[in-house]
Amino acid sequence: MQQVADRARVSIATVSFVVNGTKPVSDETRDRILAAIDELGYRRNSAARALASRKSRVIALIYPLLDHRHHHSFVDAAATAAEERGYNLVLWPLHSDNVSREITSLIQSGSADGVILMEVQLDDERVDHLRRAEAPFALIGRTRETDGIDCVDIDFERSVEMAIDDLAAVGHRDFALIVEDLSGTPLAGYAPPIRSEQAFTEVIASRGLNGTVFRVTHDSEAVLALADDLARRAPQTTAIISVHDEAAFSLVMSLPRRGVRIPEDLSITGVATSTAMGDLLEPPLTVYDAPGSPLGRLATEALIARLEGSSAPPMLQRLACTLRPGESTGPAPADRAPLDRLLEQG
Amino acid sequence: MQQVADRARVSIATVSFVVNGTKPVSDETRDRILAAIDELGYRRNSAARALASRKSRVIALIYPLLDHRHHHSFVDAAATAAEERGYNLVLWPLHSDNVSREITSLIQSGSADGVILMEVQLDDERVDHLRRAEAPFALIGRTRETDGIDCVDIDFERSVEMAIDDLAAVGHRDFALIVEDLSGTPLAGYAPPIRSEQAFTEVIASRGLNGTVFRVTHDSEAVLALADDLARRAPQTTAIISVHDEAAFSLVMSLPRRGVRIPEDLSITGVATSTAMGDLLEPPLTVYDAPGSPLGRLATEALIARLEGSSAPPMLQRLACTLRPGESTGPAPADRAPLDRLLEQG
DNA sequence: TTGTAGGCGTTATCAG
DNA sequence: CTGATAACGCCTACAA
Repeated sequence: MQQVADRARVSIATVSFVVNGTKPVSDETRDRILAAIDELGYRRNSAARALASRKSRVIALIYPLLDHRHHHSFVDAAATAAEERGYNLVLWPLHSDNVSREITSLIQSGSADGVILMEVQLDDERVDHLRRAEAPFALIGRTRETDGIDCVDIDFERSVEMAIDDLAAVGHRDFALIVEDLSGTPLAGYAPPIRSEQAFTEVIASRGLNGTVFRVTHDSEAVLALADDLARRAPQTTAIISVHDEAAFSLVMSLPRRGVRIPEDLSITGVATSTAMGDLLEPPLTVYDAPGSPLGRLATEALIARLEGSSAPPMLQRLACTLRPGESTGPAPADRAPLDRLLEQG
Repeated sequence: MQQVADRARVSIATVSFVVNGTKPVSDETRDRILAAIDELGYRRNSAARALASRKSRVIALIYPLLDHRHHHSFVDAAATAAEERGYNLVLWPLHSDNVSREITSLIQSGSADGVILMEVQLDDERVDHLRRAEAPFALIGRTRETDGIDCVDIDFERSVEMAIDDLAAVGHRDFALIVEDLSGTPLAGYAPPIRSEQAFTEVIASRGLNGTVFRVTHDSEAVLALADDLARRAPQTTAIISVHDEAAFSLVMSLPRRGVRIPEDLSITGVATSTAMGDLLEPPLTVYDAPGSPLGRLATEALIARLEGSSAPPMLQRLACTLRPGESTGPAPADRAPLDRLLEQG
């Protein structure tokens, strides 16, 4: 930096001013400095910068991701958004034993200025620790209470509502919702299945429709057993809304082989699903896609704004999923209990 | 740190020695210092540390990941391995316009001590830039020439060989290989399809078997057309080896509906595939799983060793995929041209 | 608009 | 084994 200053015949401070845009500098000196920087290939040292400014310009994304489904779009968008604003995103593996210690030291050591948390549970101890450590943070997802916290979340309520209304509009009246059963797993308080279920129940009631909820674990056995469950517990169902990737997938694949045509006999919509494989199904799955990268970007931008002193009121942004039409949905069938066929087969 | 020193009645230097294990310190002073650290809740400041030691203890993982398939296991393992050794992993979005500049500044600014590169292409400009910038780096994957570079890679040769031999052992003699056609994409020189194809050709020849290669693009149209292609160009095929997730998936799903039973008429094996959905297929897909997290971990550890002064010869580790048996493979059928049926239909 | 100079919190060298 | 102390490279009042 001194070399740059010498070459441009200014002081080291002035170099700093133009490099950071901290203070106004006359055009001609700026040009001289920029030229010198260029000729010397100078890059400011980030450790020194961090030390002097007390800012690491690093955002930590808490790891591990227990649920690996569509999270790389969050991560991706977060990293990009951070980079655009001169920040770096570091992956911060957090082992469950001493969450509190690790979070405290993350902030106190100055390794990161702020934290992004995803896979937030309704009651999440990590949030408490972050608060206590006075660490700036933003959530992708949200806790039960969000007072004073910046959050972005999928609007499950709206997404489920749209899915239901779309199907109701073409005559369906008997719905089933499939959500993941996370009880007993580390993700037990994970909000998506819970909020989806609530939304489903409410919308069904308010529309005067019929609905049954199925909670299905992640393992393939449970998923494969689902079709029979449906037939037993809700054979009149003509429209299925699935917030469970594997389940939607498995149903579209297996039901036609067992005589239940999709969508002639039964309609299926995925909600907040990873869409990747849906196109290869026959028929292609109708899906409400999760707004993964907007969520990652918004959370990052909100956090950075906060880091840079914004005193705006806490953000609570909720983004609905967007429809990607497939061919797994259609008008309600005349046959009012298509799933009965599964039972007849035995 | 000064406070810790005062409280333990030692100099600041001694505190540094115990915190870093840099120099021997008598047990009793060490204990006093540790106690003081604990009582004061002291954490060493990472920026100051980085500045004084000229080491950021940061590893940059180059972004973007163009191919999002099974990379989170790499990333995951890399982040964890780094953390275990006191390093942080930052995601470094790299835009294609000025790769050289960005890599240079990444290193020269001291934001990272080393770099991990994945999705390496046979001739990869990023590698050249890293070399020129004298940045320590390690590859997941490898370039055509790997002189002096630490690499870990999937052993495609061995994996394909195993897949072929397993099937040959149960009577198959007519093989097809399905790889992704990446020409015209940013991943054009991506090694996996290329190496797989080479390996396939060689093994087929050396075993005196018959084999046909199919290069299929990523889009669902191409994938859906594949079955007919197979029937046209290689109707005698009884065993398919697919290094193309969607293709394997699609075939297992669609062929049975068109009268080609799996595995009675035709066997299918996925190689280096993401296994997630394979279990939900009917039949479940037989797969050689990519060793994602060992690769991420090994690369990270090799890089860190290098950063810490190891002068071991460059590592070139190759890990074969491991078999996860499914039910999509079986003995060769008596019918020697099962795919003919597709043509008869169409 | 530009310059001066005192930190920022550690590490590392060199004595003792 | 322990203590002083000079960097490390930059930021930022404060002065000019």
